[in-house]
This record gives sequence, structure tokens and C-alpha cells, in this order.
Amino acid sequence: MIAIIFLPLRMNKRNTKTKQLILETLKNAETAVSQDILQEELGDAVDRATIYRVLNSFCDDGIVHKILGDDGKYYFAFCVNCTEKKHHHNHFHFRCLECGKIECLPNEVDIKLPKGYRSVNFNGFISGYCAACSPGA
Amino acid sequence: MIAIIFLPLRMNKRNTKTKQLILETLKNAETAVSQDILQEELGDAVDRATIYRVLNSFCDDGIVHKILGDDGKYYFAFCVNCTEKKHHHNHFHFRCLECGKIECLPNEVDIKLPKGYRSVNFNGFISGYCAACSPGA
DNA sequence: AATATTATCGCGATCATGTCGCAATAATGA
DNA sequence: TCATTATTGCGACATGATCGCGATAATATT
Ligand SMILES: [Mn+2]
Ligand SMILES: [Mn+2]
Ligand SMILES: [Zn+2]
Ligand SMILES: [Zn+2]
Repeated sequence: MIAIIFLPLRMNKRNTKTKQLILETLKNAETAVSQDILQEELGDAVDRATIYRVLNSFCDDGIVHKILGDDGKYYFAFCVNCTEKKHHHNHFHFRCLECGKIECLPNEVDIKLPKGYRSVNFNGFISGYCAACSPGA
Repeated sequence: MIAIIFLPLRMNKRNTKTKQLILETLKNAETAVSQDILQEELGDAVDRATIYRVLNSFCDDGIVHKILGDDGKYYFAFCVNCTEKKHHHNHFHFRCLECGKIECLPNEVDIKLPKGYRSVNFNGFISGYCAACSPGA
């Protein structure tokens, strides 16, 4: 593991150890991650502000997408099945109130907007209990 | 206008000028409102913390519902078509990036969760441009 | 390889939204 | 009118996220 694949190449972006670490973590994560989760992984070697800057930079680059959780925190997930121009983020995210796991729900949803309305950002969030943590199980 | 209808009556709730003002504003608003919007309406006569306390109190009473916007702020809307026990909030909310209006989208949505998952909170949010503000119009 | 350029980093300060503790105030009931 | 106590105002606090700036280091140029 710890492959060093990356793609700044364009714009005046530079490839740094920190960016590689964060991108690697995002790729390996099966869930969307927040700054504090990344901080645990990376330790105090990487600054808090830097983590935010890198994550937002990735979003600008179109290789990561950002979700506002219903806990008021931002979560970031590596884009899959997205091209740089066309993203597919119209799915819900689920947060387990017990174990804290964040996951993408499979089905893309299509919300019909009133006439003349134009959608820019989609943010679908459901919290509850996952199968493992569900009290009834 | 400025009708003085209210409904504390039950519990140890008291009817105050501030509560009436806020409830009146919520009813008259065609959109969901945040603390800072209410603050503009009410001026510095009412304290910031009080506005939050009253709004959250209304939520506890079940006469107002609370929405986390995709800008990270809470918005509050007077309940319509809700009973005290059974609420109908599984609809998307739309925020116009130009004029800032928040509105409820009409259709209730039903998201299918993976087997064993249990939903507790639903939050659907779309931001973009409303018909009035849409650049193409 | 040595140097220049400047994107990025670390650090602290700062902002923003929302909450809390507590003494003062005022709405209710007796 | 008086007693009770929910509510208010005010400041402090908590947290997530951003910003300014000098130091560092990735890239380009020589
Ligand atoms: Mn994407
Ligand atoms: Mn409701
Ligand atoms: Zn769980
Ligand atoms: Zn608009």
C-alpha cells in the first residue's frame, strides 16, 4: 500500500507528502471522513488548518466531494464514477448514531424542482442505526 | 395583522411578548428563517440566546421544525400539516444562492435504506437558483 | 547542481454558529 | 397583592472552520 499516485499536474498545484497522505487515506477509507478523523490517522504531524486547506483544495480540483453531516460537520469522500466535469453526488449519506460510521447509500435520487429552479448542490443526509448497531438486532 | 394567537396553555410554559413576536414572524414568513434573519426583524430588543431558546422551545412543543441548511446554519419553519405527534418532514428544502430564500419542496420523499438500517433523522437539502434569480431567466 | 520563484505549511489568532450559567425580570396562579 | 418560577439578558464558553503571516519546501529556471 501507500502507493504514490497523484494528479496535480495542472494548475499551479504542487505534490506534497501531506497531500499524498490525505488522498491515500481518503481512498482507503470506506466511509466519508471529517477533519478530526483524519487528524487521528495522521497524528499531530499535520496541522489542522492544513488538513482543511488540502481537503477544500481537493474539492476545487473535483477529485473529492464535501458533505455537510447532520451533526454540523463536513465530511469528505473520494469521488468514484465521477469525471472532472460531471459528478454524481445525488445520493444520500447515512450516519450511524451509535458507531459513527458514515456511508454513501447506493441509489441515486432525482428530485424534481419547481419550474425555473436550477440545482447546484445536493445534500442528502439520514442518520439512524446501521444494521450492526440496530437495537432490534 | 399582529394577531395575538398563541398556545402555551399546557406544561409550565408562559406567554411572553418575545415568543409572540417570534411566532408571528415565523407564521408570516413564507420561508424558513434563521436566528440572524429573525434578529434583523426584531432588532436588538431581543437577545441572541433568547431567540435560540424560544425557537428550540417551539421545536420541543412540536409547532416548529428545525432544518440544518447546507450552509451549516439552522433554519426554523412553522409546521403545517403536522400534528403534535406525527410530523411530515421528509421533504427537501431549497436554498437560493442568490436571494437566500429557503423553501420546502412539495413532494415527500421515501428513501430505501439497506436491510436492518433504521432511520431517525432525515435531512434533504438542495441549493441553487430559484426561478426569480435563475440566470437563464 | 545551484538558484529563484512561490505554493504550501505550521502556528496562532480570529470568526461563526450555537449553547450555558447565573442573576435580574416578569408572567402566572393563589 | 404576593409568591413562585419560567423566562430573559448578558457574558462566558464550546466547537468547527477560516485567515494572516513568516518559514518551509516543491517546482522551474539557469
Ligand atoms: Mn464527485
Ligand atoms: Mn412539523
Ligand atoms: Zn453503526
Ligand atoms: Zn432566489
